[in-house]
Amino acid sequence: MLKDIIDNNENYQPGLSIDCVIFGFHDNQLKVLLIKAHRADKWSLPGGFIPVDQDIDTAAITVLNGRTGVEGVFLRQFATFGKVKRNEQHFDKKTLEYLQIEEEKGKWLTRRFVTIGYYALVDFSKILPNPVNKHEIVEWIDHKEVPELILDHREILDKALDTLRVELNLMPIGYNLLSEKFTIPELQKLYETILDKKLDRRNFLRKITNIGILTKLDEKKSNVAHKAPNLYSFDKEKYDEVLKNGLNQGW
Amino acid sequence: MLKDIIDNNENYQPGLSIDCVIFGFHDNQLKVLLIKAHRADKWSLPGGFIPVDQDIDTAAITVLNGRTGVEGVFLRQFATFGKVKRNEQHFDKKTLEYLQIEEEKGKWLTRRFVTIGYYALVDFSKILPNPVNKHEIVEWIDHKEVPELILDHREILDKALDTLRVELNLMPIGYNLLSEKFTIPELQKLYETILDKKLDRRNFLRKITNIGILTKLDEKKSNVAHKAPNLYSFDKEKYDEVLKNGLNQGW
DNA sequence: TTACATTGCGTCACAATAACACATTAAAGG
DNA sequence: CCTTTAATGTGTTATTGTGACGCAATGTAA
Repeated sequence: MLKDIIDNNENYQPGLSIDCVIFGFHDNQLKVLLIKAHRADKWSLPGGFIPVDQDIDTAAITVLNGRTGVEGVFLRQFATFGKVKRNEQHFDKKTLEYLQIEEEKGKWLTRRFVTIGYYALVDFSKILPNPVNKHEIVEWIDHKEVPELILDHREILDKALDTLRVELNLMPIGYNLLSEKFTIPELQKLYETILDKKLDRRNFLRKITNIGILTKLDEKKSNVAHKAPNLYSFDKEKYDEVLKNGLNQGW
Repeated sequence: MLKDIIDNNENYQPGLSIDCVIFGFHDNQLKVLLIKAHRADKWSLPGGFIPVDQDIDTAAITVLNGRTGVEGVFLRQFATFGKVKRNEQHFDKKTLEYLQIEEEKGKWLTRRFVTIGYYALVDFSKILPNPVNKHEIVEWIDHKEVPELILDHREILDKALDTLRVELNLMPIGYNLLSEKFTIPELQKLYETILDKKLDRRNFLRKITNIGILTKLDEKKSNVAHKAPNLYSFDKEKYDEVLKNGLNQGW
């Protein structure tokens, strides 16, 4: 896969890559999709290169699609990372040999790279981590237990989470991360997990329903301990409207 | 200048550039610093390329510095633009000939480019547009009267302004755009201009002073018609604190 | 049947906000 | 020199939003 790209590297933007921070929500945990080559010792964000004949947004969708298999999800560019030394010493001679990349072509990889960061919000239940090949493990990892990552991927991940926290105050989030039907406590847990902060149940209910993007279903969650919570779904039309106009007007 | 870069293009990131949207405030107008080559018919954003041995943020500072001469101003990356056709047909044969760039080297310029957008906030009164060379006009232009721009620079400018509008709700703005001493009405005009919306005088005063970043000076503006308004300055320490923590907590 | 954790709904005090009234100031004009 | 005019400075009030709670309702488990 990588070798194919290197061997045809004239078809790709040189020194430019894409990295995706893919968020999912499960078991009250905010998960991040990470990959690890079997022979590698560190995990990394799923990433890819940019075909010269593809918009960068399209290339990002390709990356996301290749790892998760889902389409039409929330995907947004959040920052571009370009410190000089960010990928220094990433591909060593051994790795290039292992990948059967000839030395001359290897230079395409070892040069200084700038990477464009995208973050995605996906429905955990609809995704089965999709290993691109047998040399690679793909796994959902709780964002609080992310191990050491390659290069500056930790910084990229942190920035993505920061961005998500800010966006939470500007637009509704949840449509992309939860199943179609969900409960208010579930939605609240999502908010609490992203913000890393406890919220008051009753005030949350009031605020979230006042936005006017929720539809209360005539149905309760079953098989739960204690009182069964009501199920809700998003009113997609109003949701999109609020997404466009933003939540807080500020001034 | 451009020719120097092309002739030594191995020292620059290929297919990657930086464009700066430089904002200033003067005469109750939000101004943008634009440039135009004498022989060109369209204006453009000041931009530049990225030396392989420079962080992208550093390269952006270089661009800003080359056009305005000021240092230590507010500069922030806001988006990266990478549509496939964004710079198609930008450099035609004639232009390359005019610039005395040989055909082979010209390919470095005509290839598909991705550009990283930065926006800057500068004190208009401290800047004199600084033409890099005699082939180029540099001018402050009211953002409402920006003429047709090259490539997708209009899109970049719009996105920068959008970002600025959003940031206005997240952090204090003004320190970088106004003189050291200023009046509340001036600050309000700035906000109104950016937001393109009238604000209530009295409510604005209350909100802006409640933030706690302003110092009321024992001095009034002189030589003005009607009642002389009081002068204020920013309390830099508190300003920076609010900058870091944000204005609205949201949830 | 009871205990208990969790959900649903409501209350209250207080803060923030929008809309507006009125006094103050200083230049300009007769 | 006095009045007009167009700004600024300082309130006031009604409404809405927010944070911190109380309490009843629900459904499982002991």
